[in-house]
Parts: sequence; C-alpha cells; structure tokens
Amino acid sequence: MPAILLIEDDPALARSLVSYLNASGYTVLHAEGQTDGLRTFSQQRFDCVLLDVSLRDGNGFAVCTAIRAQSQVPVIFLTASADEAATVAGFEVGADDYIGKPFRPLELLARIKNALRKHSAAPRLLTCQNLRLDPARGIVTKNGQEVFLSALEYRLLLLFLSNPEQLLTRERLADELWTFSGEFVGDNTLNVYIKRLRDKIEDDPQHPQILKTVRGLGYKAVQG
Amino acid sequence: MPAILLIEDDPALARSLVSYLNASGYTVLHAEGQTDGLRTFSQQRFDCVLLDVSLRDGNGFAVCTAIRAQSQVPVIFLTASADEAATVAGFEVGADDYIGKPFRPLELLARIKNALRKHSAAPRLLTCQNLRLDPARGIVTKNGQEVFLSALEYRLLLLFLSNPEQLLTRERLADELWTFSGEFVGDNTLNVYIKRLRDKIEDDPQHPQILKTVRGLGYKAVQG
DNA sequence: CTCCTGTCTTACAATCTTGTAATAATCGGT
DNA sequence: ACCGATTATTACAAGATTGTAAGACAGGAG
Repeated sequence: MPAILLIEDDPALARSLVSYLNASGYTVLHAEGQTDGLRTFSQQRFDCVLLDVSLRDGNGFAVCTAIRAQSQVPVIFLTASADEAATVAGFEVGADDYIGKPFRPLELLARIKNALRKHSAAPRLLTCQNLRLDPARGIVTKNGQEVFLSALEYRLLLLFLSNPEQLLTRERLADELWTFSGEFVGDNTLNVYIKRLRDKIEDDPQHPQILKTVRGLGYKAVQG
Repeated sequence: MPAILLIEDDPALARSLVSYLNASGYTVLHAEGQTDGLRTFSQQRFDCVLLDVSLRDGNGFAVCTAIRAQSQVPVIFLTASADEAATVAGFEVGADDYIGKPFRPLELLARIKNALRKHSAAPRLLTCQNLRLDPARGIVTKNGQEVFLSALEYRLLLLFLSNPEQLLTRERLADELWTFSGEFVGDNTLNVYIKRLRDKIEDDPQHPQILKTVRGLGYKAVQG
C-alpha cells in the first residue's frame, strides 16, 4: 500500500483528495503547509508527494527544492492556474509531473501510478545471455549461480555490460580500471584480466560468446 | 542536440510542431502514421518520441506498445481529446507523459525536457558526507580520493548507502553478503567487516560518523 | 607459406582478502 | 560501581588477487 504525502492548504480539496486516494488504495498523509509538510516528510518515508504550488506559508517550488535536496521521491505538482510559466518552473525544481486543476480523477490516479512505476523501476539488471549483473547489490550470477568476481573483474564486467555492442578500446578500459591508481600498469595486464574474466563468465573461454576481441582495437560485449 | 521522433498525421499541426521544436534546439523527424513511424524508429536512435493517439492507420497505443517492446525511450502522448480513459490507457502501455491539446508551447517544451532529464539521469551517485559510491562504475571515493574496497566491503557499503537512515539488522546484513555461499559464516565475521569498512571510510574509526551501531539490533548509515 | 604483430596463456611472487579465534572494550541494567 | 551481554579490536593462516614476465598462439600482409 503506497504512502502518499499530500501538501495542500485548501481544506475542502484536501479532504476530497484524501478520501478519493484512500478509496483507490493509497495511504495518504495530509500536511497543511510548507513547514508542516517538510517536517512530516523528514519523519517518515513516502512513495510519492503531491504538492500544491500555492501554499499560504510559501510557494511549492521551495518545498520541492527542499525535498530534492534529500530525496529522489517522485513529486507531482498540483496547480489551480493554467499558468504555463509555473509549469515550467515546476519541472526546473525537479518535479516529476504537473497536473492542472480541475483534476480528472482517473488521470490523477494514472499519473500517480506512472510516477510510482517509473521510480521503482530503478533496480535495473545488466544481462548478457545467461549472465546477470545487479549493480544495486554488486552481485554477478550465471545461470542463477553466483560468480564471485574480484573488485577489478567486477568493474571490468560492469564496463562491458554498460556498453553493449560498443567497442571499448584497450586504452579506454585501462583508463577506467586504473584512473585513480596513478601508477603505470603494464601493457599486458589488461589481457590477463580479460582472460580471468572470461574464465569465470564464459562457458568456453577459448571461444568467448560474450567478450569478443576486436583485433587491433579492443573488445566489445555482445548484446543480450 | 536531442533527436525527437514526431508521429502525427495532421499535416498542419505537424508542421507547426516541427518548426517550433526545431527553433527550440531539437532535431525533429516527422512520421505520418503508424507504419511510417515504427519503421523510422527502428532505423535510427531517438531521444524522445511524440506520439499522437489518433492515427488514421491505427491508434497510438499500439505504436507505443511496439516501441516499448524494443526500447525504454521516453514516449509522450499527444491527444486532441479531453478523454480521460485515453490518458489512463496511455500510461498503461508505458507512456511517460500525456499532453492534451491545445498545447501550451512552453509546457510542451518543459515536459520534453523533463522526460529527457529523467531518462538520462541514470548515473546516480550514492553519497554520505565526504563519501561517494558510483554503482555504475563500482568505484568508491572519499574526498575525491579512491578508496579501494574488496568485493565484500563494497557490497556491504552498497547496502548501507542504498538504505540510509534505515536500521539494518545483523541478520539482514549477513544474509545479503553471504546468501549464495551456502556455508555458515561465524557470528563475529560481520563485526570484523564493519570494522574493516570503518577503517577505510571513516575519518575516525573509533567514533564512526557514517556507520552507526544500534546496540542489540544492528547498524545504520546516516543520511547525507 | 613466412613473418610480424597483437593477443592469449601460463606461471610466479608480493600483497590483499577472507574467515576464525582470542582478547579487549563498551553499553545498559541493576 | 558491578555484571553480563554485545560489540570492537587484534592477530593469524589459508587462500585469492594483483601485476609482471616469458613464451605460445593466431590473424593478416606480403
């Protein structure tokens, strides 16, 4: 049951929104103004914020900026006006969507749902054939079995899976792996890492199906 | 210069949109209908798709579904009607936004810009005080200097920074770190890892400012 | 085919990581 | 202040990682 924070100082409108959203399966917490809203926001976790632009004790843009300073939560602006400049300003301060009154109930629901979906679609997996890399957990699996990669092997694979079908030059790869370690690393070192990675992730390291060699240029990972 | 695919079968509207968006700094390619649009889409890369719901040779929903089958590109629906059901249906098939005619020019621009920003905002950084973890590169830095973490230390830190201000129980942490290695790990092992991580990321490991101990329960990372 | 160049493979020491155990320190309650 | 339980610290061995070097191999040009 997703939790929504509604920051709205029109009592009648707030009441109707709360009951409508409740009926639609959301837990709604209503804050009356800027101060109230930000305090509530910092006290508990919400899945989405509905924010009126015109609050008596300050405008909604400031609230949105404050929220953005500490969170990536979806923020949807509500506005009475057909004020185009306000809409633009809303997006500038990091809003996710902007709905003008009068609200069409189903559209409001659809936009909330959309915001929640987009936002929760974060845990992306990088995959290639039977290989899966989960950047949010730092884990690599092959056919469901964990493949334990060393720190550098992980970074190398991450590079490849983030740039599928793209040719990564030897130089680019070395740069990415050893930028911070100011020291030189030998010219052959990358070859060795490619081999080690292939030994761990390829079914037949002699005939790699994932990390292809592009002679004279570098390597590329296949799409998949 | 972002590339936009406009699928719109009203010639007058299309002309005005193309020239307006061109003037606003976008490269626009105009397709007249469903078939045309999908062919163009598969032939080159676009940063955003503007899609009219009512096309003569098929409705826009089908086009959106087809696009979603092969790409995560932002899709913004354009609609003549104030048809609420259509709006809802648009989001159902994976649209990112929905704009009703008549368009307000600046709002249209703002929504396009928003879609582009949200979509390209992938390289998120997890930060806490002077510490930064880049999941897209698998790199941790402290005051700009790289902190080289072992695979398990990295995963442990990732866990903490992904759940700021949340209490992570000892059990939960051990589960996440050692799920795949079916073996038992000693009860004290986690303590040792916490210590090692603190030694690398805290300014004063004796008085941790990032990884707080919650006696009897677990640990939590501070926000920020 | 032959040579050359670039890549792969193997092997190797120095160092780091991993998990354990033993000991010390700390917190909270009495 | 004392006690018991929880957490922190230290030290240690087995094993893994890292970077290098040397030789084997493979592809392309002539």
